[in-house]
Amino acid sequence: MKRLTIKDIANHFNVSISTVSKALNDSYEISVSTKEKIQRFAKENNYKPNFNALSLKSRKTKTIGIIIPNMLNYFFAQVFKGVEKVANKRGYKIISCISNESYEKEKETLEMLSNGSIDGVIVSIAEETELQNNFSHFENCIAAGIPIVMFDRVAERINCDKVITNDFDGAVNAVQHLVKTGFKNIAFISTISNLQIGRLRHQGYLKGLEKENIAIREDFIINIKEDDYKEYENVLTPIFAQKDIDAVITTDESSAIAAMKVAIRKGHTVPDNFSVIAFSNGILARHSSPKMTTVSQHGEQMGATAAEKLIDKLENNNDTHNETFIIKTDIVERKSTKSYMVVHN
Amino acid sequence: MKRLTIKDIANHFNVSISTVSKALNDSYEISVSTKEKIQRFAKENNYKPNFNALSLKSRKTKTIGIIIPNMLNYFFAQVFKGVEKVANKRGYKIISCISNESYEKEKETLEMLSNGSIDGVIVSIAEETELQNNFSHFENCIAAGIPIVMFDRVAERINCDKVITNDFDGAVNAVQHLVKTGFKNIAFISTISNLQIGRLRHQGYLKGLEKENIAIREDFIINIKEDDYKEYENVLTPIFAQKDIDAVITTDESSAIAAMKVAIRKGHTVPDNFSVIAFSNGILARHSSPKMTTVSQHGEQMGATAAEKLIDKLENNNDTHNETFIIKTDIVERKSTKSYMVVHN
DNA sequence: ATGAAAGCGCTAACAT
DNA sequence: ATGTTAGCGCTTTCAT
Repeated sequence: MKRLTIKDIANHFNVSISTVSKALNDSYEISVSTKEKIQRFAKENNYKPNFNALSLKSRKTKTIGIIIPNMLNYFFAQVFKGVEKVANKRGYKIISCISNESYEKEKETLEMLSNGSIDGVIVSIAEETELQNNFSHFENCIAAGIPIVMFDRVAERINCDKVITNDFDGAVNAVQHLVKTGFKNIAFISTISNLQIGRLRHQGYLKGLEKENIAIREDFIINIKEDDYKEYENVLTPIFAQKDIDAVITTDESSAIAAMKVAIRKGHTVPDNFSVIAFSNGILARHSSPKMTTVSQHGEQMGATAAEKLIDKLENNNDTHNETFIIKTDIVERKSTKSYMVVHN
Repeated sequence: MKRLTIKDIANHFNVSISTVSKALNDSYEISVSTKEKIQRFAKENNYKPNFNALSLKSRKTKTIGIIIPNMLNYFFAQVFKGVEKVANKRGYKIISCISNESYEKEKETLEMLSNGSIDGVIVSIAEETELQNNFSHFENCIAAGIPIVMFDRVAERINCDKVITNDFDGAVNAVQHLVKTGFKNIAFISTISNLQIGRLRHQGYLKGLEKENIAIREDFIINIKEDDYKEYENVLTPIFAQKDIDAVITTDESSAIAAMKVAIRKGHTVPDNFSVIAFSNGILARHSSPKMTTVSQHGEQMGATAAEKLIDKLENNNDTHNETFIIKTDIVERKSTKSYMVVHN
């Protein structure tokens, strides 16, 4: 039951532990014959150097932390996948934590991890933290020598690497796509108006309208609380009944589905006289009827980039330079919008 | 930048490191006054005992591993959430790995983790592993003193704690629900016929028919390869065209959605003359039109149970008894089936 | 080519 | 009440 150690191996061959250590590390100091027999024995007996002893000595754990606001969100799951892939490739383990959008949990997690458990951390800021605008726990972490890479939901004023989406441009493009396919009464439905990324998408929406010379209608900007997602349809129904909306851009999938249902129930045909584009690249988009056109965020690539950048920094101590990487969104055309092709015909 | 250690504190107060250690652990051996000043100093300077030193000494890491076949699967994400919640509550960290359904990856992960990184591991077996029927890596792990808890996809012959769903009964109930609401030509669509849980659901389906005195029709049993999920509709269309199927039970959400679409396209009205029940509790079920009735698996509860059981075992070394916990499924009635109520009226 | 010894940060048995 | 020491498993410098 007790795990094999170099001490055991040393005893077995009547050599010193340092000989064993060197032999296992293939040192030139050790004769080929002893290296061979020791390595073979180690292999046969499934020797594995103790992780904690190694980490204690080297002050490196080869593990990174990741703090995610909500694991049931497909986007975050994708990011996680990207991080895992890169971390695995480069020999790192991942300790993962869910903040549940809570400031306290996020803070406690960071403190728990900054005791030598991890070398660095990847984080997307909890909603509560963003609202409270209190980022000192991140500053402490960085000051303690644990590098941070933030993704998607980042804190402007924290000096660290960041991986973000071009939310603003994504919204501009979405508006222009809709206008080019014949829609002008475009509503903007946001479930994240309290988050920075929500504000950016909102601004992009406004900019898109401006570019297309469409007057802004304040009553076309619809903010919904995120947690009454079961209520989206109920919220939207009266609004759609009263207004001559013929297209929507939403900040998430659920509200896009709700909007589509309500529009269809009202008698619209999607995409012929009602179009919808949703931010996100989740599964819902691929399963709705009709399938949904999205502003896709490339979550996996964001995760991979964050991990690459973090590990680069961990393995290159003199790298003190911080960058912000912008992962471009793409409009993935499905069936909830008309395509340019059709229009050009 | 360098982290504060008890040695530093000892130097600062001109006492020995053991005094500091005892003071920080509130030992009765140390005078109240020195305890106070040392504890205050530690707190003010944000002292944190080094994780690796602690683990090396105690041979406990207070971290558990979790190996999941696919993080983009909502069910597994739910399980993860349950594990995280319990682990966090009981002071454990989680190292999470994705096997991507690969035997090699699963095996390597297990080996990587069994070097003292973790105290125990929670795992749902990769598809490839189940097909190869090769579980020696789990046996090695257990033999090395690292307890395993398996969930959902478990290996019968491995002697460890298990947390499973009553797949068989779930399918029986689904059949009976359909029959009671007036459907007799019930097809069974499986995307996981190669997995044990798939076989159990299949058998439950057969048993349900038997109980209801409905003849089995082999051509109503439809097995689809999981990875051509984009093709589900294409696969199903000709089948539905030829046969007088009026209800389906599916092993997953995606194929249920496809079945519903194909049925509707064929002219059926769901649920009036065509019903569907899907295994799973994902987001798709809540967003489809009509919303889908499911055999819900309670992923979060499964994760929580697995974590509780594993940690119980870790903290109670003489607990050598292994159990299998069955988490019951529930039929969650939504709009793709008629309800008993309607029938009884 | 091999070994002795120190040290990573901590705990705990054993002095004093 | 405080200190000394050994040891957790390993690497590495410095003998030999």
